[in-house]
This record gives sequence, C-alpha cells and structure tokens, in this order.
Amino acid sequence: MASKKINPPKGTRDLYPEDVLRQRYITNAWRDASLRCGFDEIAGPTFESTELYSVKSGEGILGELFQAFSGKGGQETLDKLVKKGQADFALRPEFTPTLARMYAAHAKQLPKPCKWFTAGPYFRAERPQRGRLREFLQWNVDAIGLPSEADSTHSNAQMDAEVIECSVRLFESLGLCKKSLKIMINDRNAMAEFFKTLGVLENQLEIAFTLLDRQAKLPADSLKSLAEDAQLPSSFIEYLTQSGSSSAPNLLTNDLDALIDMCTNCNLDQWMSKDPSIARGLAYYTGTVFEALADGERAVAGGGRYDNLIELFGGPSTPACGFGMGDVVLGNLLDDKGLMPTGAELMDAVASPQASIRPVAFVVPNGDEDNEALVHTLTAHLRRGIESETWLSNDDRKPWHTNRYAVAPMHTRISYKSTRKINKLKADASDQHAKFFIEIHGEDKVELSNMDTRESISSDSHGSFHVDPKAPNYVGHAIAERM
RNA sequence: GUGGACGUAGCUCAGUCGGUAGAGCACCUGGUUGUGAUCCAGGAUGUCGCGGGUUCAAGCCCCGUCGUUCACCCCA
Repeated sequence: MASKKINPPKGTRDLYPEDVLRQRYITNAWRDASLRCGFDEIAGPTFESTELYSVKSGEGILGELFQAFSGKGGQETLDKLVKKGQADFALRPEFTPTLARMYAAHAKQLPKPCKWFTAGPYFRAERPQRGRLREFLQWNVDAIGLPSEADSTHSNAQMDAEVIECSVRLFESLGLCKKSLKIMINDRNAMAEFFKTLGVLENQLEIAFTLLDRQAKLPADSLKSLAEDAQLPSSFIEYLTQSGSSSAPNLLTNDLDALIDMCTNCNLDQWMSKDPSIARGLAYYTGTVFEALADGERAVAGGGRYDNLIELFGGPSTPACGFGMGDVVLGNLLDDKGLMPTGAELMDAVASPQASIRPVAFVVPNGDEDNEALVHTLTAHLRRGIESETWLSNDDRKPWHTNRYAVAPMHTRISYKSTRKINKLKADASDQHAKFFIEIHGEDKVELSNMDTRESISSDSHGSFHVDPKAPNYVGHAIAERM
C-alpha cells in the first residue's frame, strides 16, 4: 500500500502532551491576570464575515486573511468567489472588530465601563518567522465605555491605566521584570497636534503615523522618499529622519501625564516610558497607544485607545481601550529568560489553583476624596499579591514555586459609580457578588466585612486594618486567612 | 508576496579535494556497585528530504521540487 506523508499546514503547530502544558501555562496566566483585575471572559466566533474586517482593520491585515466559505450554494457561489477573489467569510485575524460588533449589539444593556477579556486562536496567512505563525493564540483585554457622569479625561486615563495594569500583573506573575520588559506609551492625539505644527495636513496624518511606525525599521533615505511621495512637509521629514527621539515634542506630557499619574498609584509607572516613536500599525487607534517591548523580541503586546470603532459598528459613540498579546512571542521570551517550567514543575504549575471567577475583594473609599488614591494602591497590592520572605530570600526562586506568596493575588474589584454613598457602593459590591467588602477611611483605618455573612471583621490588635502590606495587620492577610 | 540559510541515525549535529556513512546523547543486552545514580563491555539504527542532471564515481557539483527556518512586508 502506498503511503503518503502529509505535513501539517505551514505555520501551524502540532502540540504533543508537554507542548499542551506549556501552552496552558501561558493561557492560565492570561486568564488569571484578567480575572484578578476584574475583567470578565467573553468569546466570539473564530470566523467572521469578511466585511467585518474591511471596515477598519487596516490595509495590511486584509491581505493576510484566511478565506473561508461554506461550500453550499453550488456553482453560483463559486463563480462569485472567483470573480470577487474574496470569500464571504474569513478566519479571524484579530479580535477587536468582533468585540466592537458584540459591544455595539448590546451596548444599551451593558455596564459602564465594560471590562472584557478573551483568549483563543487567530489566523493570518503570512509567511511564518520567529514569533509569528499562521495560527496563534492571542489574549485580548479591553475596557469599553467610561464610568458614568465622570470627567472624561480622568476616566479615560483610569481605563487606560487599568488595561495596562492587567498586562503588568501578567508579566509579574510570570516572573518578567521591568529590566527585561518595558511598556512604551505614546499619544496619537498629541502626536497629531505636533505633526500639524510641522505643517502636516489633516488628511496626511494617517500616512504620517504609518511612517512613524516604520521609523526604526527603514533607513532614513527610503523613509525620506516615502514621505516625499506623500508630499509631507520638509519639517516633518526632518523630524522623522533625525534618528534620535531627542526632538520629542514636549506637548506629549500634557496628555500622557494623567495616565502616568493614575499609574503611579498602582506602581505601574516604573514599567512605563514615554516613547514618541510608538505609532502602532492598525488604523483604528485614536489616542493612547502602547507596546510592551523586550530586548531581541518583537512587541510582546500592543494596544491602545480606539474611540470611534464602536460607533463605526452601529453602536453609540463609546471610547474604548485594549491590547492584544500573542502566545508565540511570549513563549519565546519565557524560554529565553528561563521562566518556563519543565517536567514535574510544569505539571504542578499548570494544575495549581486558578484565580477566582467570583470577586474576592471589593474596595471602596469612605467618601473622603483623599482616600481615592488609596483605593487604587490597595487594589494593586491585592491583585498583585504579597511575596513571601522565604521565597524572596531564595536566589533560585522561580515564579511557579508554591511558596511564592504570603498573600496570594486575589480577584479585586472597585466601583465605577460616582456616588459616595456607602450603601450604594455596598449594593454595587453585592450586585457583582463580591465576597469581602473593604472600606478605606485612611491608610491605617481600613474596615473589612464579609458580604456573605454580613459580618464585620475586625483586627484583634487595632480594630481596623492597614493598606500597607508591610504592616502586621495588612488587610490582605485578613482576607487570605478567611478564604 | 520578496530575499538569505538549512534539510545526514529517534534527538543534536560532523562529514575536508567528489572516492566504502560518522560522533555525542538517547535506546537495547550483559557486568560492577546497596537505589531509578556512577562506571565497564557489547549491540541495533540510515531511501544522506524528494526528482532529475554532470561524472568511472555524488551526502558533497548543477537544475528542479517539497519542507524548515531567519529577515523583509504586516502585525500579536
């Protein structure tokens, strides 16, 4: 009998038992980080109508679509397909259009903001290379809409910060540190204003951003000729081809400062740097954009604000912000840094308990404005977890070691309601089925109660708890003991 | 879609000027040793990716093809 060897399709992976565990180690970490940060899991179809992607994904992605058609409809459908050169359906190359479609369809009944994550397979018909395959897993984390009745600049920054926080919580949990990975942020609005001062016209902005995106990849002279072809002003070309970002526009500070401020509260600012050369390739980004960059790898994650995409899909005008992270680059990075367990350690790590879907802690201020920053500080501590002395004093410590945490990271939520009334905030916690309610009256005056039993919990020594993890009556300990 | 590199044992790879197909690891058998570690002896293993060409002779040179990989494009 003649046998024929059939290879797997180019750019796909056959996962044998250990490979599946490695992949699950990553997807577990994704899920864990998003749940802890208060994002709900959603899922969409793995193929969509092709037109969903022609609306706004960007030129490049359209050329990389895996085409799909049902095979029904006989010759007529086939003729149409051949004539158009495009099938009615496409395997999804990214999630954001699906997300925008899903949100727009139910916009009125959805909470504000809506915090969603999803992880699953995506497909792009490009030539495989390091960090890039034709089928890959991607984790998407998005925050859509703003807290109601709030000042929108502040809220925008808060939602940006929460999305970025989620990515940082993931990096921390996997043992990646700020030395090996940086989050570079920029603001397209501020850059657009700056470009206009250089004489770039409104209708040239898109090409200007495309060139900015390629600034580091292309040599100065080809950059120059591309810019000249687009008839961009010489002052812009000069800015573009001066390799250093030393001429970075100062006005960046105005728009990104609110974001950096928000990030200071949860200790994210040390991970972040402003970088006026970050532009992002996708056309739908409108304001803040960011990339997580590691030495020697392509972007580990990338995302930003896309404020008019929901409207484009028939929903109400709604600001939104999110990022995507692929499993291929992340896996490469973990391998290179020795941060991927093997053998028994891998099995144990994958089988270790996952973050609670039910919110464990719900943190609110007592109504005093001064305490609002403390809410974010404490929330960050709870979501991050507190590492144990034994683990920290071990020079060979690995992120998956079971003695890592003195207080394990926990699913922690905050209220997005503008009310200061404690009963309303408690009702919000109850609506979200939180288990413990935390009310901050001051740094060393934190009240804790069990929502299930309606009992107030008090510290033996002080009567109330502390925000600071170093304090003996840190509120996180009290919750961990009662889990 | 464009360009480069690579394809030899289960794995990682060496193979010079074209002249009988190699090593390490892993595996199997036996021995030593108070472990499933170490050490000793022995053993099995190949369509040299595939097809064609040049040659007395091709793993090596040439053409084609398939596959892998890296870079570009684009992006997670």
